[in-house]
Amino acid sequence: MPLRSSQAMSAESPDKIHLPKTSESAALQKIRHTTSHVMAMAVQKLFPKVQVTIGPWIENGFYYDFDSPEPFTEKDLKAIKKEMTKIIRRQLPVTREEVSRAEAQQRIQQIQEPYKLEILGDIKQEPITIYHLGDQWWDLCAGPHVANTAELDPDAIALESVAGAYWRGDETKAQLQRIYGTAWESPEQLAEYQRRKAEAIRRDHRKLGKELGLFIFSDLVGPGLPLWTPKGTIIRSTLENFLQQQQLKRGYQPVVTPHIGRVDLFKVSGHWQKYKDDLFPMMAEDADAEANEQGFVLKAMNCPFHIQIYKSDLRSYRELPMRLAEFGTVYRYEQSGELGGLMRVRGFTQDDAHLFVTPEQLDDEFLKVVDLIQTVFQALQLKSFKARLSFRDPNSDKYIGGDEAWDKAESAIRRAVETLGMEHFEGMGEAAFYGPKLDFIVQDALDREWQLGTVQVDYNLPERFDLEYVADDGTRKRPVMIHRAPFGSLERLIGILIEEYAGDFPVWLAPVQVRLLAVGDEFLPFANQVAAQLLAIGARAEVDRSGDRLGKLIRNAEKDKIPVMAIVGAKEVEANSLSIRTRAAGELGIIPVVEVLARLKQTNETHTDF
RNA sequence: GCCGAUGUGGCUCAGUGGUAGAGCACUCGAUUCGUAAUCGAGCGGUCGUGGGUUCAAAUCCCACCAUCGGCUCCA
Repeated sequence: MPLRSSQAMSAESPDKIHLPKTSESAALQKIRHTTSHVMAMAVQKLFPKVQVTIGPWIENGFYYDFDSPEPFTEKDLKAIKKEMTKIIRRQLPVTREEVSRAEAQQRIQQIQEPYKLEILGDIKQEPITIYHLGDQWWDLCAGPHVANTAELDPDAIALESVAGAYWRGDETKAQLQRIYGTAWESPEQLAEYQRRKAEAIRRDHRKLGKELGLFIFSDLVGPGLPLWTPKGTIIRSTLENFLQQQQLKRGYQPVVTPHIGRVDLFKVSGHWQKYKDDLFPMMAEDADAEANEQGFVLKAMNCPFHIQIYKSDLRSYRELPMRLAEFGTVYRYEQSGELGGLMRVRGFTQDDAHLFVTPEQLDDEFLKVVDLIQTVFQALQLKSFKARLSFRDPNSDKYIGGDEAWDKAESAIRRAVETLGMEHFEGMGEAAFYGPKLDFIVQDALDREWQLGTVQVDYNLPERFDLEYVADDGTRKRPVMIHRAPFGSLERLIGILIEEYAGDFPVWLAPVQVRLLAVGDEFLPFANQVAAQLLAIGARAEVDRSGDRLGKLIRNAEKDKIPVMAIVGAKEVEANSLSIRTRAAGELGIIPVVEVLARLKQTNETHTDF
């Protein structure tokens, strides 16, 4: 049997079918809204003891939260889907009814649905709208809905998963059973959605990271603690070197600080009071120390350490801005259920820096940081990010510092995005406890959002640590701090990049840039010699010594996503040249070794294509 | 942390109460080969860990660990 053609292996069917998000399509909003009601009706038919709560549409489908004495299983989903199909086939009219609050209350009491009563309490306006499916099931709902269940296509609906979810998103409240589903206008759309989902799973950094040998996890080391293999480490250090260069150009000064520090340090910063439970447990020398909270903890952030360096001398306004930068590895005891691949880990390295500036320098310095982040994102070809202004929730007491400091910090961030004309949205309650942030958010392959870069304006830690500088008039003044991390964490960034590139790293970041493939073993000495030349100019090259036939060597190099393959045989040896085949462009023909060396050097220096 | 699912050689997976399987990888042998898999043989698993039920457990039960999907959290 012939193997699948290369075309079949690399073919991507063009995205002919447009799949709108729910928020972009009024039709889908109705379909998904009604489908969630149909699902709730089906669930209550099959499980009469189940109580319904809420069931909104979401961007790719819908869900409904149920209070059920028994958790649902995959098997239940099949039965529920079957029942939904029956309901749809009955062609039930979906009718809207407006009732008074008292009437709604009475009807809810009739069917004994306490959650609905709570929901009713939250609805401010009157009349209350109710949507009926036929005459057997209804729910409080703002709508809109399709007019008849016949408008739904059972073959365009799929129930996807079951999950626990807290009532009102509050972990102190009851845990409900959530069923996620998706619904489309046509079976073709559903099929396309499922195809894309399968495609997304193929890009998952956990899968690709394993296949490409970039990082591992070990049960013996512990959950959320990635170990970087030689290949993954090349990516990491290439990214670090790239950023380090950018930062040196911009006047940053590298520093190095310890991985642990006294609890007292974090008491001054306020982190201990705030995040005690999210740190790895304190190391105390004896029971006495333990009882008095005297001990050391693994650092979960670098700022207090950098602050100590700032404070180690009396600073003049002439020294500011002072930009202390460190690839600082921090440890956070994240909840076990939160861990996932490289996106959320317990030990990670921040590309951290703390800028100590005069109040007058703040705006300018903030803009410079944003410029750096944009430069970095551009070099990495990260195009689809969102900028979030993360401000404090005025109704929460989880922040330190006075209103004046917060207002000043928030307005500094506002001024910056306005100056830049940057598209952004506001995230209420997303601020750090010491100050507001400008965050850069990206999506992973499975549409989950993650924060990468961040810039934070902080008037509070300078206060808590009593930071000063001598101003030009000889008086002592308080500096402002900017906390910033363009990558956020190396781990998360690399996770995102793996998915963004689907494992096809640009040549300057690829762990192996060139693999030399010998047509026969007798050409291996030449391949070795060329590899040595490549290594000498800082390119990353290796020789495939497996002795397999060329077809197999190419296949393996493709599977390993090696960007440049250099084939050597008699012709090449004779002309001191290489047959170049790239993953991106296929066969490029025979190129002299000196030219290949020059091109790779260029690629590594300028981060452009080979 | 909570709800649910999953855990079989390095990798991907089959095996539902009766002595552990396949492909790839790896090793060895043959082949000396020009742009996506040469042929053959061999090595390799106390079936996540620990208990229990049973004449007998990868398979059933319990606990723990890890992973996955959500929820909550995220300096």
